[in-house]
Amino acid sequence: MTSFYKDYQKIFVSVDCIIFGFDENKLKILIGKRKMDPGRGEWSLYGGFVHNDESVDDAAHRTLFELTGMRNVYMRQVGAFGAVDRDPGERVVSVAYYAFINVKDYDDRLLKEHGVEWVNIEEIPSLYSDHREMVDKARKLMKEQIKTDPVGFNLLPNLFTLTQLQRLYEAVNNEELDKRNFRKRVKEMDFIEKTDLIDKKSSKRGAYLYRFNKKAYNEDSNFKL
Amino acid sequence: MTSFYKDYQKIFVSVDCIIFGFDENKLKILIGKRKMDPGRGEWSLYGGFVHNDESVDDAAHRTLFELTGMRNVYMRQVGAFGAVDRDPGERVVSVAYYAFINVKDYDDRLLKEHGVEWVNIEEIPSLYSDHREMVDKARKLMKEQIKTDPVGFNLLPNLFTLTQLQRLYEAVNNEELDKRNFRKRVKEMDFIEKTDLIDKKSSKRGAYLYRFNKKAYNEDSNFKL
DNA sequence: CCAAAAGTGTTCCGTCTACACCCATGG
DNA sequence: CCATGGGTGTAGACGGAACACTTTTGG
Repeated sequence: MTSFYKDYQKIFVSVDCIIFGFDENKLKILIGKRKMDPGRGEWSLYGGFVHNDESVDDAAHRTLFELTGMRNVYMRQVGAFGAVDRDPGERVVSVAYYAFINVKDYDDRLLKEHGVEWVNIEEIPSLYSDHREMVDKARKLMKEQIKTDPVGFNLLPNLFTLTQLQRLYEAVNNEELDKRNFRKRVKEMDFIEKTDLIDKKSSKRGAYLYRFNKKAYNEDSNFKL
Repeated sequence: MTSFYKDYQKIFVSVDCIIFGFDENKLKILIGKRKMDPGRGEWSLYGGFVHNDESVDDAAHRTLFELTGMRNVYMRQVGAFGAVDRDPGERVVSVAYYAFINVKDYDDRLLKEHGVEWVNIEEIPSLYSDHREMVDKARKLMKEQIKTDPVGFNLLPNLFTLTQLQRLYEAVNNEELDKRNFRKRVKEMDFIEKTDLIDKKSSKRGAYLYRFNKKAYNEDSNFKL
């Protein structure tokens, strides 16, 4: 191997995932107790090291796949975290990513197998290393992104009611929204399609189910919620 | 040294700087011809490797200091770039940062000494590796940031005219702005203070010089341009 | 029959946009 | 005296926010 940069030092590079989910009208993230030293037993994001033969983005997707068995999950980079002693073991630079998954696609068996839990975004215990910073930055970024980018649908089932969609936005913004104004905005976006299916789980009367039409969105990309 | 992570691979980590400047009513960045292999002679951002005893942020500031001799420059992380073969030499993960400097603080002697040049943001030649991607992402981010964060003043002298400020925003947004509307907005922000000094360089009549009062901003942080 | 969630329009207010003329001065 | 950039206010359009009642049905 040619080494152009032999005078410089190599560093461990890892990825950490802030995995967002939405359940019981609450925004949640998936965290677990760390199973390795240092920091064994502390609450932590799920992460892993970047291998030499994969991009950093790929490492994030692989890590998420190892945990959830899901591929093609929506992920976005939050940033690199590079304080010298951020990891008490050795020098590790970590790149944080957030992911959106539909909680229903992730069964309890997997949760137990990996020793991870959904915790309410407002009730996060103290976390290993700088993971809390990562979560805070991820939350801030996703809050901005979700306003103008139709990525929030990844947190919902394919078919959802307008009330579910509204509750999601309320959880993300941490404030109540006006139902009529919210629905007016939704109605203007033709790529949020009303089906003739009715959900009866959450009310006696039943509510129409909607779906997000990605193809239609690509032709008319103006999203605002 | 204890090695907790010995089963994993270390990787070179570097930083690359997108150094923004504003001169002759144009937004510019500072680039130079690469002086090392691989890629010798290609246009490139200014960068360097992260050392073991400094944070990634510190490495970015040190790199910028080496080039400009300036400390405490405003810098912000753009993100990590981690494709496997992004660097033709070896595996290198690079963290990009953008910086705002006042072109007047950077003299021609230094420019020549380091072989770097200011190039108009709209006329960037093809760049080494994935540097173009970094520039594009930096530009997008700064364009958003500058709307609601008073960081653009770092691109101007301490004392500036309203026309200068407007030209800066026009260059960043790549569109002309209405003078009266622009000045109305400025007038509402008390931390942009009118001095009784007059600049006569750019007009016969002369224009009042303004300054950004950071302390006043901290007490009343609503900025919008 | 009633509790509980679904569904539906209008008015008001504040913000953003468009727009044109006089002023001061150096050369 | 005139060319050049500096400086100023108003009216109309638009988008966001506030707001209350009827419908459906399972238990």
